[in-house]
Amino acid sequence: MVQEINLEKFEKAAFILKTVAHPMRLAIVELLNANESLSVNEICEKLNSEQSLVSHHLINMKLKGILQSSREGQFINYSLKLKEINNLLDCVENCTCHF
Amino acid sequence: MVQEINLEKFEKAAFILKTVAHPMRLAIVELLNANESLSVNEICEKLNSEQSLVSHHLINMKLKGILQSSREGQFINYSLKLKEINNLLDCVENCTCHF
DNA sequence: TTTTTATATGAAAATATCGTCATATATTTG
DNA sequence: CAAATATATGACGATATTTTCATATAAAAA
Repeated sequence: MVQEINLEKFEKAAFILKTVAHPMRLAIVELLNANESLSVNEICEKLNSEQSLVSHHLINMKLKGILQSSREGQFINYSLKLKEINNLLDCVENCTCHF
Repeated sequence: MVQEINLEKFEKAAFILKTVAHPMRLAIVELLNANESLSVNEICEKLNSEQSLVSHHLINMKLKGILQSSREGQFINYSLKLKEINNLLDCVENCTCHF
């Protein structure tokens, strides 16, 4: 009799991981870890990337509960909402250095 | 003068995360964390999934350095190669419980 | 109020991932 | 050797993700 595993248990975790598992999105998380809050353009400049692409990623992560945003005049400032996501980065770094 | 961030730095991390960011692959990692080593069929049974699909995922993770395998007669036993990957699971769990 | 700046949005193309199926290979057993 | 069991493989369709481009919206400045 085999002890079965319920895949559903892992769907939420995979969801979070998938959201973050992208170079630009990881970079954004790291930026927002170091900076408390940044406007879209500041992020674009630091990442040296197109505004539209950055926006898509920001909105994606916001939608999924990882970031939050607030308007300040013409600017929209993004910040980390799910702070725990940082531990994740450390873990990954820990993993990757064994490659 | 903006301090730029190099996306390449994050490609390796995203690579690892992407590999693991899937319900079945997460489940496999957890199984192999609890079990030291399992044959393909054992994994299939525990996950209640098709052999072919499980094999694809196993080989994928092996290719990317997360798992390793060794033949023992007719069986092929898979085990965790990148043990640090477990911390990742804990981190994610920590993240997901804030949802 | 026109122009400029900052950001979002939506469609479409390019690309990648996932699951399935049929089949191949390797090992063991009869 | 033939059959059975365990695993891998490759192609294909379905689906999802990523990027780009053109454009919309909203606030600020001229």
